Amino acid sequence: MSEDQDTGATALRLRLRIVFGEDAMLGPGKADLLEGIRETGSIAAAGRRMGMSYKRAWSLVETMNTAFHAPLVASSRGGAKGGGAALTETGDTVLMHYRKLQEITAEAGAARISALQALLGDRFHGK
Amino acid sequence: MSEDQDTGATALRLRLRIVFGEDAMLGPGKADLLEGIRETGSIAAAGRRMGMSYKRAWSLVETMNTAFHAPLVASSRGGAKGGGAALTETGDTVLMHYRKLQEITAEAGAARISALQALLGDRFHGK
DNA sequence: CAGCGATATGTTTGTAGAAGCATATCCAAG
DNA sequence: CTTGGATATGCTTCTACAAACATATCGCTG
Repeated sequence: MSEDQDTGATALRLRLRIVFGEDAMLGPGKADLLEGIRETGSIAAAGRRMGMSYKRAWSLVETMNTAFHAPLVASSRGGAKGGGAALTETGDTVLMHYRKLQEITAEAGAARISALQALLGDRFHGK
Repeated sequence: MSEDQDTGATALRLRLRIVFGEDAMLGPGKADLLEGIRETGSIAAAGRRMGMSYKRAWSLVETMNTAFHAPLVASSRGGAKGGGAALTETGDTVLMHYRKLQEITAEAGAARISALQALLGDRFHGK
């Protein structure tokens, strides 16, 4: 109910993950989390929205913050509304690049993707 | 020896996974396995080479074989050398498309990737 | 200055999936 | 008709990782 992205043409999604180092990487999960933080202004709220615990959301944020040369998320405790979080300029830039990368690769690989789709079993066409 | 993609400029790898359906997908692992089977002529040997149990290798193959409308790997038991496995034409095609997709996306996204790399922490540059 | 709401972390509990072990099956060759 | 090497598959044991639970801290506000 909450995920009908079927554009009518492509049932295959291309999920890309940028790997830098042994266990450091940026994938769809972290990207969505960043976006959630930007929209909700809170790590907790963004996490809830994605159905993950605050702890997990926070640990992802921490990983990202230390992986880049500057934090992607700036957070504050206390205050009027208890606290909050927002994307830094770096965070905004990183997210933007990731989204653009998605667009670009999806477009550049469209031909190959539909070629692969033609080889898929029937249950992946009508689905 | 068989995979020096380091062009001297990009330390970031782009790992792409094609998702079709709830839990069906094709990523780097399965692609490498296919390639291993093609080169060794054996599921077991290909698995060993990647440091995975035969069981795991076989289950990945089974998943792929059922996901597409035709098997990607043809296997035979018994015989002179005990048995063996080889890529079908479909398997060959799928692998080829995946590899090409890697090339294409890497090329198309090169600019974004290096932009992201510039934002990474120091320990990911010298690595 | 007490209370609220969110960040920040440690500790424990649960569980899905991998790893490991064990076997059965197949067929050409010798 | 036994042996050998590889496929095929069930069952049990581990374990890494997520989830859940529990606090501590912070600082504006009323």
